[in-house]
Amino acid sequence: MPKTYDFAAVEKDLYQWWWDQGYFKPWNDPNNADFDPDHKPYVISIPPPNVTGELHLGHAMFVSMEDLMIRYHRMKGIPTLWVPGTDHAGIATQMVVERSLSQEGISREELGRERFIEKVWEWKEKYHERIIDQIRRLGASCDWDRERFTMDEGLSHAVREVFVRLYEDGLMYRGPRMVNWSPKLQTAVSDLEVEYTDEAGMLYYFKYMLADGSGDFIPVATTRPETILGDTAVAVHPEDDRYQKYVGKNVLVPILNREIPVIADEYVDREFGTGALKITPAHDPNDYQIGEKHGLAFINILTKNATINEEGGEYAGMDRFDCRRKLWADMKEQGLVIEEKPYPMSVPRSQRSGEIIEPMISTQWFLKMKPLADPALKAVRDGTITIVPERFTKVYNNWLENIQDWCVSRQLWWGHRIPVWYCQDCDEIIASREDVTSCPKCGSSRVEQDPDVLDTWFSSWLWPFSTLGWPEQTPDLKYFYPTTMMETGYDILFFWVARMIMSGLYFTGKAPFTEIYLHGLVRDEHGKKMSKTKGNVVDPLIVMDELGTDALRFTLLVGSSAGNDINLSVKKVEANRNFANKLWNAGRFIIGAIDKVTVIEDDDQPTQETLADRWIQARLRQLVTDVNRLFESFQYGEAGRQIYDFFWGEFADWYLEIAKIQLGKDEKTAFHTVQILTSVLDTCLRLLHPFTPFVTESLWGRLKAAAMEKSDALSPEDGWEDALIIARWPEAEDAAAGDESAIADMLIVQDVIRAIRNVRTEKNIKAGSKIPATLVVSDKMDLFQSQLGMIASLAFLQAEETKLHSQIESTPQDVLTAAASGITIYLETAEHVDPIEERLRIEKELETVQSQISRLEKLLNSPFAEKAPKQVVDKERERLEQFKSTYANLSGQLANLANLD
RNA sequence: GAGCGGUUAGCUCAGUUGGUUAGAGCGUCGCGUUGACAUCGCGAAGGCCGUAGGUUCGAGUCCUAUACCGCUCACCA
Repeated sequence: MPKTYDFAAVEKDLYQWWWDQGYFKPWNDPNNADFDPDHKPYVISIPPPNVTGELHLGHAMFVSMEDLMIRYHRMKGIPTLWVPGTDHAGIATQMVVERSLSQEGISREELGRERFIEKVWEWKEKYHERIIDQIRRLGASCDWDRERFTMDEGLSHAVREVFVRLYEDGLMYRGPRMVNWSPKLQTAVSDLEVEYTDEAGMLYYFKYMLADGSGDFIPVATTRPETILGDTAVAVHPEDDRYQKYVGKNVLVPILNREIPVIADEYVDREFGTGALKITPAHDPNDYQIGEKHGLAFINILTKNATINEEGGEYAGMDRFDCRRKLWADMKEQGLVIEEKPYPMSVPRSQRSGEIIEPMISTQWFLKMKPLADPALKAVRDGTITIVPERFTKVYNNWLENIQDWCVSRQLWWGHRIPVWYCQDCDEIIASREDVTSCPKCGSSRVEQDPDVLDTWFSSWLWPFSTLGWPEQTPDLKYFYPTTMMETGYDILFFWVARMIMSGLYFTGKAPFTEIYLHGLVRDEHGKKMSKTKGNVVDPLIVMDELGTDALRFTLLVGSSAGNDINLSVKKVEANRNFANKLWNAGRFIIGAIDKVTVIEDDDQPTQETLADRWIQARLRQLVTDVNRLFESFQYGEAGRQIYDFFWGEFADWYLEIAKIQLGKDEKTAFHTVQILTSVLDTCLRLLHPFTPFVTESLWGRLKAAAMEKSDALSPEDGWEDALIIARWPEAEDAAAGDESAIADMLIVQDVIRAIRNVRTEKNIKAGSKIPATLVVSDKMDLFQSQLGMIASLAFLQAEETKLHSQIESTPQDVLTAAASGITIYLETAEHVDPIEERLRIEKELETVQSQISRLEKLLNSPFAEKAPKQVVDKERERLEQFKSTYANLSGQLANLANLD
């Protein structure tokens, strides 16, 4: 075995081996002859990554998390399925391909729709394999035979089915509405795809001149002067004394001199700005509503790329922002400008391209959401679906309660083409599952399919069931649906999770999953969002190359808790690489011990377990119980930390060191020690496998081989399974089986050993020099008699020269004194002990002991003694006794030193 | 404007049935290397757990208020 864990040498082969052995596939498969429908499966659908994307830490996070969940349930013996796949990501993918083409000087328009889509498919083929390989590198135990892509034939079929059904049910409608328009991408986007950023803007105050030539004007303010061109009214509050007299009159649109009415509406806030509001129904969502209410004209002033159209008169053809400046300058010239003030505003920007979104009226397909949202609200409210952490339930409810209709059409080429045909002769609109070649109403063959495609999320919202074959009632769908767990980032709770619930309930009548676990965002080591411009991006591929997959996984899993962001630094990953190495070396030691030990078959004498044996096994049982409890409450990070702490801090630091002593004793003790080493390591590897699958599988295989070669007596209760990935998960045993006294005794012993080491370090006594000691152990004589050898070895004492006393009358001369857990320790050094120095040390020690005594006496004299549970009070009483006896011994020693003077 | 989260050691964070001496990793300081591991070991220093109240025998943990930081949603021109 190599001296350090060589992850690069094992990861790839192990992954392939797992797959070849079929471990990633559910052992109970509805497509197989021996299928048993009575086993309830555990199912996760992967959040499909963008097919042309590159692996980032967000992917690493969810893959680690979901793989942990899957491996855990698989080890519990549950038929487990993790369905992988990728998303076509309409806008993102189209942008990437367009950018690449533009480098060759080709635009998508030049190429034409057909050719362009071919190009995108070429990209898809090329990059799909890359992202999938990267996900495999993380150890993802997905069933790759069931991999899906949102534009697969089957999933496309599902999309059409859904669209048509919604159309038939009257939920899908088409019409001109106010949408968020992206002038750069030249498509509508949904509300969720708009991000508002706080930016410094200007508030422009100007005059709306009365049309009657009176010279009166209404002062109005706007942040977007160019929209003046589309104004069709000025609104004032009906009770505003300043402007009441103008209501019903007309005013003149600056420069254009179009007459528009002054209207009264309670929507206007008299306190804000000038108290008068210009109304641009075609370019502002609020104005849109007012426009509808008052029957105002809707004047669209923008083209698709946000230049001013012919409605803008002399400004036609100008860019929206150029127009803003020019128009304002012209107004200034005409004396219509009052003032301009800096004004902080939140600017809507495209999530994808970053440019400013224009609210515009456009004919699009919309989905009525209210009827879908209500059942989705109910499903969470009645507990059919639970969200972890629970607080996101509120966020979920809030969004669904205020849901807006979903604009699902996109003016793109890459995606699912809208399955609607328009008859050019009779204007019939045909939504169809099959391609339409002639109008069913008039028989005309002049039918044209809607040129637009559907929002990407319109396919991914079907993911949990479309990937299992829906709308066909496939065996997979029947058995694996509804799925179990939806694990993803909280940032797509609305985008994806809520929509999946809505579609699942509507189309299958069942919630698509019963549990939602939301993880946080991965940030840099100081909590800053990672971005290329900041240069703080950590590339998971490089991290895996340098430190190993397990180290990265363990860092992400242990560093995170549900719903909270995680700050990741390479230092943390390094620390966990070290942990993997620690595992490896502990394993190496144990395997070596197995090889060397002499097998002692069952004889009649029952094995006498040492304190350490009992202690480590009791602690392991506690650990298993805790880990199970934590797993069941989704506290994976805490579970991982506890295993880490146990393995390193107790098993490796203490038991392994003690085992070295026990291995040197009689053959029977040695063999039993090897049995315990083997079994504790085996259990730890099982517990850790969901976190760090590679190092644990690799090590476990070697452990198993060594143990099997040596003796059946080293096997786990149910024997060695074929692989760790499918090995039995350690279930919590009866709590009554705990050996509490072994744990308590071991604590005392450890405390004493630490106290001795402490003094030795303080006095710079080299580890090599073994020294005699005297221990005053009060009622712990049996314990210390039995553990003296171990203590001497770990604290570098001369065992044969070390004396134990229950009480002591005359303290030894020329010694160093220490105390721990009520035990007083006298160390005899080779050198002369300076009594002055020693007195100071003891006085200091006495001081802390005295403060503890005071604290405990006060506590035990308080209502605590009556009101707290007996067990808790007794524990404190015992402590007080310990401190008291320590105090007595130390002050005796102090008096002794004083006598020397 | 509404909602949510955070505030614990120099840094990054654990601490989920409240139990009386608050933990880890990294960093710092000291000592240590003939076989599990220097990707290591043994020790040390370092915190009035944001602030103010409350509940309780007991609060980092529960409640109320408040400050600061962050996030989400909705947005008044």
